[in-house]
Amino acid sequence: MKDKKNKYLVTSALPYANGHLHIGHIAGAYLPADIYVRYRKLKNDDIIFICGSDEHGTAIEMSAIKEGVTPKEIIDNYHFSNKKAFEDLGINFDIYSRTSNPIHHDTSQEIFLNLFKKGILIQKKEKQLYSEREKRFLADRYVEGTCPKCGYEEARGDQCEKCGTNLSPLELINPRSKITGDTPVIKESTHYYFPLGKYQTELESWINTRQHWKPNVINYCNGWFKSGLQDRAITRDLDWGVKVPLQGNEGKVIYVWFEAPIGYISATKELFINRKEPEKWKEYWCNPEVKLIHFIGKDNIVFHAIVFPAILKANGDFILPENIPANEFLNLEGGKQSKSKGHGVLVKDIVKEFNPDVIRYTLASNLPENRDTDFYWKDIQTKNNNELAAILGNFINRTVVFAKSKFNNNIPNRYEEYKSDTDIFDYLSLQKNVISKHYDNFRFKDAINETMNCVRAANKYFNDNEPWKEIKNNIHRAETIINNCLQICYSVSILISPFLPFTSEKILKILNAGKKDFYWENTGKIILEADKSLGKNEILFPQINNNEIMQEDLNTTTEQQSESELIDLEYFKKIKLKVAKIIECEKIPNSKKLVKLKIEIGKKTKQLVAGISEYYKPEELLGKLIIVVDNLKKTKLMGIESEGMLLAAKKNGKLTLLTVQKEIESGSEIS
RNA sequence: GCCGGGAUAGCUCAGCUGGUCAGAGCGUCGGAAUCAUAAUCCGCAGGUCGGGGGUUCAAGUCCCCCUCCCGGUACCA
Repeated sequence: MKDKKNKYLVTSALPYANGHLHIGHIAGAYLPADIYVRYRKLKNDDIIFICGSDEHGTAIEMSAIKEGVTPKEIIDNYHFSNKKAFEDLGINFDIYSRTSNPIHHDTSQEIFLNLFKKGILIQKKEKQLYSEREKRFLADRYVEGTCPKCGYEEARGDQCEKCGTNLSPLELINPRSKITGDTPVIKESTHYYFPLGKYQTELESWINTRQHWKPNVINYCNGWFKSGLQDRAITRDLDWGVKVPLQGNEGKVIYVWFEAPIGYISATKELFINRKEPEKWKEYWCNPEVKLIHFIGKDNIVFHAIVFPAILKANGDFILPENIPANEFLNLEGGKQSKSKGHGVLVKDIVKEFNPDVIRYTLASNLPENRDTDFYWKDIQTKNNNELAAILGNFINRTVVFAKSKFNNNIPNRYEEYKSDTDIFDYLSLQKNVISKHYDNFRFKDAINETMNCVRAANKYFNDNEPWKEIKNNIHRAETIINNCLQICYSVSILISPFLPFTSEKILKILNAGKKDFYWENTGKIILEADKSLGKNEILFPQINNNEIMQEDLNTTTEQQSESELIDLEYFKKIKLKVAKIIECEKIPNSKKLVKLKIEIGKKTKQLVAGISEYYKPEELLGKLIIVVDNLKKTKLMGIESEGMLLAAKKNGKLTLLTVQKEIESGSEIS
């Protein structure tokens, strides 16, 4: 049993170090991976679990510029925060590295150079927008201008959000940098492309050998094949990233989507350097016996199933993924979680409130394995109280309390005459195999459900054998029953440890048992010696009451106010609020709720378009004193210019204008 | 717009290549028990499988149309 059997190399998607992790990420790529790895370790497989922060790219550089800090500060912040979040949740990587490490730069450059030397990369010249003032090329998303199709003035360089047209930044009329607002010039730039198209046939036949993959992954790939793979630029004009290792390419970096997955390799190298076996990484990455498994969310499928394998193939020497069990998304209270919209439950926050195992269980028992699933705060409470406490916690507790009060906190004897009473152990041994099969097939929800069935059976065993009665009639039998229950506790501790690692440890402590026999195969076996004393008992899952849950619920359903959303006074002062008097007012024809207002702000007048005609008739607005934002950018609504915005309170279909409590001249400032 | 994926018991979810597939967990209800965090165990619950049409001896399971969600749409990472 001590022999290492299979070799696995497991990776979880590298989190982008530009935001905090939320529970959707955890349910997608990290928790399943951690469960899988823990399970394999219990089976004594040779497995390493790799992850790290993805720290390059435009978005991070732009965040740095916006916040007036260096990219390094941004990535340090999120790298360490996310690393800790993983630790708090018990996601146990063998290494959590980062792509800013030198070893990653070296590895990426090496692979890039190798492809270059093999003559695989293609150079293409292209015209791009360049900001003279910032001395940089502008990424498409960071250019805005007037849409050539619909005339919308704030279209982005990649797409017009108004009419939905896909754009190239060169098509924009009056393009300007989104960061500084200055006008860019067109400049030529040479980029290296990876000829993904050339690998299509090869990739297709490879994926055809992967019919055991989840259908969602295969479907997704087929979609890409159908529309045909295109060459992909793998360099960018950017400062922040892995430098292109060729002369004459100053100011260019390797595109993050090229280098980030290579992070899996560099992190593995780093792991074995730390372990003082610097060459050993090859025993994984260059060994066809090893099963490489990428855990990711569905948004990452194309890169892990198509782009990265193509790169690995092109480079040679490396193994390709054996499986990519991509998950769908976990929604929050029915709505999508998103970093940018601030709608999401951050790991760093939730671990402060709840037992990490309760979080793990809640997420794991509802993983988005086949489709998007929903997370509700209430689930935390329900799963804790009705499943973890009631079934699991209760079984451990009733057993241990019984031993403590009736047998002086010792493990009672098993008596020869009752040793044939082994149905429950047979069942556990059988279940062990059933559960294994589920894990092997990446069906974690089923695995967990079957595991809980074991605990249910344990409770049933306790109930059916009524030790509380037997202790009065037949002490030997009562002792044997409790001994059995304690043995079952040990088995349970093994079975739950992939998804409830902290609880598993606690149970061992309560049993006063070591890890010498802590292997999957020992499930259903008699491990604990009689007469040994037990440890200190502990309530594993205290009840979670309504208040605790309602508080969290409130925090998310009302707008979340994380520290990053707080503004300082200076920022607020930028908004010029003034009192204005409505001097003209008419409804805009054909609009549902727009009115055109002429307002007086002190000595000047302005035209406003406001969406209030469902609530106010034009004539009742005349002469009213209202509050307006005076320094808002002009915009056009239904072709009519609006030079500001009025303030109104709105809730549940009711709307009321803000006004002043006493008469005051228009143009008065508000502070 | 185009491509793809969803819509199954009160809730959250399983249902592979069409024929015990109408399921699980939780909740509800009834019963048993009282060692245990009022925790357990047993039993029950009748959901036109989003709507409509079609193929078939037979369809949540295949085809078409409709409604409602959600992703992707290739240089945002």
